[in-house]
Amino acid sequence: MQVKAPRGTYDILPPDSAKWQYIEKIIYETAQLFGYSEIRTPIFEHTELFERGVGETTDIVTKEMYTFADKSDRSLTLRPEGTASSVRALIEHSIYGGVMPVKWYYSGPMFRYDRPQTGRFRQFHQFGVEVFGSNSPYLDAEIIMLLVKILANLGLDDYELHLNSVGCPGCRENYRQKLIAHISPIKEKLCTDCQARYQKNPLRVLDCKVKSCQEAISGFPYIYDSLCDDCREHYTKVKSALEDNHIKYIHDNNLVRGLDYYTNTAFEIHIPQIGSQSAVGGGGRYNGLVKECGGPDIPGIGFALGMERLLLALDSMPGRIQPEVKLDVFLAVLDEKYNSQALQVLDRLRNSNIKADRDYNGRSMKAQMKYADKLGAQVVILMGEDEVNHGTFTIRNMNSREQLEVEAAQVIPVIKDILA
RNA sequence: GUGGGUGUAGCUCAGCUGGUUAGAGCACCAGAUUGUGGCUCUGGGGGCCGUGGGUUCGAGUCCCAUCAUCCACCCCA
Repeated sequence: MQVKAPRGTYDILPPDSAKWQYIEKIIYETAQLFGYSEIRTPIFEHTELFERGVGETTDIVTKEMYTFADKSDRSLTLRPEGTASSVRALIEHSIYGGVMPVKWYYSGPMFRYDRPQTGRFRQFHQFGVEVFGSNSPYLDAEIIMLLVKILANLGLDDYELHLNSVGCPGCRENYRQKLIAHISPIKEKLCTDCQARYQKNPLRVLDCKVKSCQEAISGFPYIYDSLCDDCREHYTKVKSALEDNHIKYIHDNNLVRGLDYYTNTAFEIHIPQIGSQSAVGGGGRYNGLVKECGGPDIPGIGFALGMERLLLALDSMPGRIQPEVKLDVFLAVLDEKYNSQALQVLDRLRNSNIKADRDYNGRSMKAQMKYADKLGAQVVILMGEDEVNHGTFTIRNMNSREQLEVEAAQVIPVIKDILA
C-alpha cells in the first residue's frame, strides 16, 4: 500500500500555497507596523517546558502532546503552541535585561493529537504575538487592535470579539470558592465531565458546551463580580480604550481560557460560519507565566491566530483573495536546434524581472500555444528559423491576438509595454 | 477519547434487488494538411472499485475487521 500523509496532516500545494503566502505577507507586515519583530524557536522542546508553561491539568498536556524520547533518552515534545517557547527564549537569552517591553511575533506549525475535524488538524499553523514587560491596560487594547487590524487587512469583517477578565490569582481563588459553593448543591444536573472537574477547576463549567450544564449554571455568579479593585480597574481601562477606538466587543462572562497561565484580560475571535471550530484566534494576559517558568516576575500578553481557520473564513467569504501566479511570457521554441539559445533569451527576460517559461517536452508549436494559454501567459515569443535568421523575435499579445516582429534589442521594452 | 456518514480514474460522481471485457463529465495527451492558444469535433492513455478477511458457482455490489476521510461532541487557534 502506498504511503500517505499521516492522519491530521496534509500537503499545501499550488494553487493553495499562493493563498498562504498572501495571508502570511499581510499578517507579518501588519505585525511589523505595530512594532513587532519575528522570532523563530525550535519545533520541539523539552517536555517539561510545556508541562510547566501550558499547565499540567490542561487537555493539551494531559492528552494531546506528541512526546517522544530521543536517542539519549531525553523527553522531547513537538510544540503544541507558541507561548511557552517564547517565554523560554526570553529567559534563556535574558532578553528582559534590555529594552522593555519586548514585542515578538512567530509563525509556524504546531502539533496536537486531536481528532481531526473541519478546522482542526494534528499539524496546524499558528501565527502569534507575545509582549513581555508591560502591564499597561492600553497594551492590552493595542494588542487587540493589532488582531482586529490583521483581520481587517485580510478583508475579514464578519466576526465577533469576545472579551472577559479572569482576574489575578487572588480573584480567581475568591471566585473559585464562590462557584464551588454554588455548584455543589446542583451538581447532579451537570454532565459527567463537569461533575468531575468542577471541584478542581470550576471555571471550566462556564464554557461547557453541554446544554444542560448551561441551563444549570444560569444565574450563577460571574468572575467579573469577584474581581479585586486592581483587576476591575484594569479591565475597565481596556474596555474604554477599545470603545474610544471604535473596536466592537462582546463582554462574555462565560469566556475562560483553556490554558492555565492566563490572568486578567482574555479574548477570542469567533467566525461562526466556518463551522463548529469557530475560534479563529484567541489570547490574553499571562502575568505569572515568566516567573512560573523560572524567570523574573514580569508580565506578558499575547494571542494566536489559527491559519487554517483564517483560510476557511476567507474561503467562506467569496472574492476576498484570488492571488494568481500568472506567467508574463512564454517562449515558444520552434526548432530544437535553438534549445540552448532559448535559455539565454529566458535568462535575459528574467533578469528584467519578467516571469518567463518555455516547453521542455518537445511539444509541437500548436501544443506550445495551448500550453502557454494554460500557464496564463500574457505574451508569447516565437523563436523559429525566420526570426533567428532575421535577428528578430515575433511577439504575440495573447489577449489582443496582435502579433509583431521586433528586433532582438527591442524585445524587452515591447514586452514591458504590453504587460504595463 | 465518544457518536454518525463516506471510501469506484488526477477531480466530481454513476454503477438498479450480487452475474461475464467497470462507466460518464471535467482534466491530461494526440490529431482535424504547411510555424499559432481560448470554441468545436475525433481518437487515446489512465482504475489490485481504500486494505485484509469472510459468505457465494460468482462480490464494486452482502458481512466482519482495519485504515483513511468527512460531520458533530470534546478541546482549542
